[in-house]
Amino acid sequence: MKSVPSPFALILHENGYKATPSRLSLLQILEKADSPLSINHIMKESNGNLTQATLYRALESLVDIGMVRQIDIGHTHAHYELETKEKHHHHIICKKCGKIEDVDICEIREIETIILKQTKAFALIQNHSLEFFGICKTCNKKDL
Amino acid sequence: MKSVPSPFALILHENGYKATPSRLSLLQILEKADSPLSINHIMKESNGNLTQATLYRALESLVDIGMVRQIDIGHTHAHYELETKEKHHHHIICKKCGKIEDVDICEIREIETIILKQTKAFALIQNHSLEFFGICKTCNKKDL
DNA sequence: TATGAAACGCGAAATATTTGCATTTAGAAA
DNA sequence: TTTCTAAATGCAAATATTTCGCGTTTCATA
Repeated sequence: MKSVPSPFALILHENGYKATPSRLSLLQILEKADSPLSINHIMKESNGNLTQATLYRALESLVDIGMVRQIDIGHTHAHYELETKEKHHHHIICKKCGKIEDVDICEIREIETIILKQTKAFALIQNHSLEFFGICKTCNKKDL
Repeated sequence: MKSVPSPFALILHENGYKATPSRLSLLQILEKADSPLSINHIMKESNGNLTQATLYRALESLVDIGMVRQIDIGHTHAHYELETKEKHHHHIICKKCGKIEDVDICEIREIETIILKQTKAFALIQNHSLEFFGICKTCNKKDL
């Protein structure tokens, strides 16, 4: 019984990686998520399909080929999100409750051009991180 | 022998924190640095003036009052930099060799205004992170 | 110069990430 | 299809990073 390779599998192959159950399962989990996930969260979500070491290694390869984006939202551990070229976005994180909202604006590509014109040391820019930290309205009210 | 309180000490006092040797020493180390420093780097630099736990706690308070900025340059540990209001800047990091250069452009404040107009959930933005990842010219040449 | 809250030092605990190695497996080649 | 091998996995242990408890010290105020 042969099945059509998923879009994910195709991209993996194009980049010289095998489309293993671990990677596909990880990608599905990230696909369903509506915010960046932590290692712990992914582990729980995976229902035993993923080992810790495997997960870290899978993430490493996926980040490497740009399918997944590693995000620092101010904790001591990383979060991960599917990188969908179509809707590149960033985040705003509430410092009190951790609430995360997507930020769809991104004028950064233009800034990258300027940076490359100005820098003497850098040849190219591959990606960037941009997160905003503030207070959400709910927490702001509680504070008064 | 009484000495004039340093500018650092003043700011600490204004924010309700004591100007302890640990904090001042940490601030001096960051002041001298020309790029964000890791915990290890600061520890070495401190010549035994700082304990690990103290360093983490000192950083926490300084980040809290905005004197120090915590930066994620893609490692599994944080880096820290003095936050000088005058020359707010970001970084570009080489993915191969780790070289770091300052990026002085920052149009982000304008974007923050737009975000706050658009968001329903957030009340205010306190700060943001923005780092660029790419390849420096030296590494780019080696690759060919 | 006495006092109390804040900060420190120490060491150990808690978290987070990486690694070595024996075993399994995806996918190319036969 | 079956065979083959580099790549990927699982396990368990090693590292690395960050936090915490608690007794002691110190800053800054009065």
